Amino acid sequence: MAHSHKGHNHVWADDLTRNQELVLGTLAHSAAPLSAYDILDRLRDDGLRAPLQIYRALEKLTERGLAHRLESLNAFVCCADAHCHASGSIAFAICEGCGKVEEFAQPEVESRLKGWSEGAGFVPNRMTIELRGLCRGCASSSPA
Amino acid sequence: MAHSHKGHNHVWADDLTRNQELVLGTLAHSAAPLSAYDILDRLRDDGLRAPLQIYRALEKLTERGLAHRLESLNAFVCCADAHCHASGSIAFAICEGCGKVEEFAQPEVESRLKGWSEGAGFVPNRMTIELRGLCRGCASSSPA
DNA sequence: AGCCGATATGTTATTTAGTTACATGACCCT
DNA sequence: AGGGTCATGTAACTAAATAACATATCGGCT
Repeated sequence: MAHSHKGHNHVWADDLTRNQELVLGTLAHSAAPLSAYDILDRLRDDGLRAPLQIYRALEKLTERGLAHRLESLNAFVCCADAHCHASGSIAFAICEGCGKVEEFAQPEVESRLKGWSEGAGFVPNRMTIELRGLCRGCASSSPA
Repeated sequence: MAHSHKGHNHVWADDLTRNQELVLGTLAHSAAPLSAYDILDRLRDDGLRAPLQIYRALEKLTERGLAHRLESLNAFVCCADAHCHASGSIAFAICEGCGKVEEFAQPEVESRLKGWSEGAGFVPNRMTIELRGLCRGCASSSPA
């Protein structure tokens, strides 16, 4: 019965396993990032019981760029931009008020960092760029 | 007997508490980043017993820019550059081979990200920039 | 000196995050 | 049928971070 998701209608890659699809679906329906345990809690009714099941799915999903890990939050988001697999690195703006995350590409930033790397003899294979702060809405409502 | 470090000879700020000084000293003597628990292990002989003691010291140290947290590693480093408190944000290049971390400023990158923020109405208060990869030495020895 | 508020400490227990180890099942290929 | 590979399931565990509560210490004030 495995791989029984043949009949589904999602836009994502079509060769996800059941667990991967469940995890990605959960992320997709959430406005804010979710920790692995958050995800697990929401998938108990679907038969998932152990953290490892979530982590394994997340590993595959992030490898493929369908989900991203927010390092400063120990949490995950669904990739917002279908094209982000093509573009290189991505930056995130994380609102500490409402929890929402915006994903944006900054090619200039990326090339600057690559430039520094070349000069330093550093061979990068992953870059993390995360801004913490307040989104427009939260900044205007809590002036501080 | 508290604050008995008056007679010490460190260059750091001179108003650190005993625990803060112990933690910062531990970080300063380590070539690679240390997790809070790593630090704790190295300070048992000095009487520290609980994680919270370490986390509390780290909080103050990072607030003051004397130490930095590496989000993608859940670990901490001593600030390498005495001037980094003056400059704004800092970027890190983390070698996945030997574990060493290089700290570097990239004003251009910072201003680009600030530029994006303005356009998006996002008010940043912290930025995390971390590269993972191989340093010059490790890249040349493990060609892969 | 004595009091007081703010800050630093110490200790225990608990929550949250992530991994190791091992057994099972499905799929594909020959 | 046999064997390789990959996804799954489960339990036990290590690692990271915080909550709650009690005690001390410092700085200033009168």
